[in-house]
Amino acid sequence: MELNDRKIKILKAIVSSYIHEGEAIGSRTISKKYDLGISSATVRNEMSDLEELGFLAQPHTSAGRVPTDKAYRLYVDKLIRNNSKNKYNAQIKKILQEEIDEMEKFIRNSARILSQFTKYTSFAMTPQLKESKLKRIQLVPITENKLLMVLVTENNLIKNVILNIKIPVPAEQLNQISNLLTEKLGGRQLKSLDKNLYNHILKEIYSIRESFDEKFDEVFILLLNTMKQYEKVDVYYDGLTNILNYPEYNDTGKAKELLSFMEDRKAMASVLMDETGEDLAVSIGHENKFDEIKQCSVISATYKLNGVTIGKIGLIGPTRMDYKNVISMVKALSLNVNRLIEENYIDIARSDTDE
Amino acid sequence: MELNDRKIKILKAIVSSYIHEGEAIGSRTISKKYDLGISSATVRNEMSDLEELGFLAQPHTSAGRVPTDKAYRLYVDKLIRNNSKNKYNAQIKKILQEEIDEMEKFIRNSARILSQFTKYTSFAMTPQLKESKLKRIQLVPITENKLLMVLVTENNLIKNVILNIKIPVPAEQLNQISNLLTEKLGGRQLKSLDKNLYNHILKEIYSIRESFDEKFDEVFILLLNTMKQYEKVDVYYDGLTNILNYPEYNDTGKAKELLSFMEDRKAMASVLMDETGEDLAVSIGHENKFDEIKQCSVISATYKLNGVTIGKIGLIGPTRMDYKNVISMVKALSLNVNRLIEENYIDIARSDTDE
DNA sequence: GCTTAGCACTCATCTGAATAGAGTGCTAAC
DNA sequence: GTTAGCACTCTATTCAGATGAGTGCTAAGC
Repeated sequence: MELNDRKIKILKAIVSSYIHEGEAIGSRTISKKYDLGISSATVRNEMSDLEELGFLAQPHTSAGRVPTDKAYRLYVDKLIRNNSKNKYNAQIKKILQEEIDEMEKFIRNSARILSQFTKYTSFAMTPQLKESKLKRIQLVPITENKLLMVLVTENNLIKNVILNIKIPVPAEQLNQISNLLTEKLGGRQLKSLDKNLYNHILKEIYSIRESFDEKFDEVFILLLNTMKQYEKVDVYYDGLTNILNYPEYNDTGKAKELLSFMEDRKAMASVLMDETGEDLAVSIGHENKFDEIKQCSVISATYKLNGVTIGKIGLIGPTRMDYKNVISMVKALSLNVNRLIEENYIDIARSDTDE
Repeated sequence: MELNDRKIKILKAIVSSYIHEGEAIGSRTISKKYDLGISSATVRNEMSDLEELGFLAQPHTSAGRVPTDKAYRLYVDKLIRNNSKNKYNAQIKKILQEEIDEMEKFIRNSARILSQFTKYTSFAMTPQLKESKLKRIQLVPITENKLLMVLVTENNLIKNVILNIKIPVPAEQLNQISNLLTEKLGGRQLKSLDKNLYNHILKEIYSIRESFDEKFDEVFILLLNTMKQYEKVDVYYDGLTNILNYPEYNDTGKAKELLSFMEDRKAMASVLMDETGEDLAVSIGHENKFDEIKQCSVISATYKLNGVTIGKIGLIGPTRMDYKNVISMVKALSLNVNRLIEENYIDIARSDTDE
């Protein structure tokens, strides 16, 4: 059996109707409301075929039909090709610019926009250091035995790491060490700090030993080890309660299942990390990895710096989702986010560091 | 009418039963299950009195009785006086010590413990700078026009603030400014930075102008202004979905109302800030400020440093809450949290700063 | 005077049957 | 290939009646 033009038209009508009404749809409604010029009986025959092909399902015999994940997939694939202009573009841009100084806040602000405009739950995976180049390392004394290491990357990500040290280091020396580490590691990616580079840097430090006390060796090793291992993936949400507005989650049990899943940020991070490298990814229902979200769709877009993906941002909601609106929204947002990152976070000159 | 001993016994039985069963309770049940040696008819008469006194309410004529907020208040006031030992004390201490390095993480970890042990939703108000004394100010270059100001307080709180500056400042000068600010502001509370101190410091900076370029005046003013204004209150939650386990929130509408309220961290912060200075506060139902939580109880404990309250941690749940268990848990936790703060965050010597 | 047995009364909840209505599948005619 | 017609299926709604938990009141008992 072939998926001819008429079948596609009918399927599209069913998907569109179900997305907006939330109720199984019958042949008569299709024939009356959508101007296809065929009777309900004909629609009935076609629907029967579409069910056989796996695009439709019946909750029970007298309940009309409901699209399957396969139908949504077809619908979405046709949508993604469209490059419709989003009417909220100017508004998005304006709100984004209100919080541009620090990238993590900027990304969280983007997530807030997404949930507010779409009425679904939005998420953002925080910017990842691994791919970014270091620009500045600054050590700040906290107590005799505690150090704060502030890492600033070329894309202006800032990370704080607390370190416990056995031997106190005077503040003056900490500045020297900060400068030295900045000099040696500046312009390098954190992930490039492999065994070779690690040994190389240690050797260099030892070779200019005159300026450092020998007892600081421990500190250097600790700093380098920490940097090598340090990488924390985190996921933020906004509009968590939005899902409670959809009839799919009128049942508290279902709502709890999804909300609990999201509260476990590690699981969600793993979902996002698993995805292919596509700039816009749509994962529908059973296509998702975890059972808890096999009745959800996840729309996610990447954000990049210098062509390298450093995080993701997107939406999660029931498979019966307003894909058209949502995809256009995510596209518009990610376009703006990426543009603003390029404009604000590329390090034009490194003249302000003191190597 | 007087609240005699027998009335109190009956009331306690009703509250306790309702807390654990979640259903309105009748005179016969009280007379049978609780060994009071009186018939259901007598209980009935007493219950009628208790209703008149405002301690009990009837959902409808044939439904038994339910405690009012006033009854919970009486029940809780008697409980708070008890100083029962908590059986999880050792376990709490162990888990707390796993994340002791940085105070904000430490506090979030405490909140996690609370929600996991009690099965209610826990919250934590992050440590407040205002009352804390500054120990160290470190400026870190980010771009030509952006500075990172890292504030470290004597209780080892760390805050990052991004500043936009018009004139680039070389890294070497930033270190000098950092040291100068640390010297001038170290040991002072952020809130003490009033107009007098502000002018005094500016004057001192001008008087040693020889070491700074005149063009940095703008930077000093910006730094001082930012510090003066900078204070961000934030509230974290853990176990948000726990409330969905209680029949009170089987209705999605109610669940959404509460969850949405909590998602608005500012409102929750204002609830916690309003409280009296008690170390353990219990706010029951209508005693709460906002309508959205007038069917909830909020149990909160302070955590302090050097006798000064720097934040709060606690639980929120339906007024039908297991107060006995919960209060003992919050007490045990806050005891441990405060002890660990004293042990780990008091700055024994300030020898590591370089004034 | 307090306590208690007894009883009528109230009211939410549960049960089952009847009904309505939405939608399908099949057949026969066009 | 399309469509009108109709029997059939299944869910959702409604309503009456039964159930039972619990109260309030009264009168008798200690």
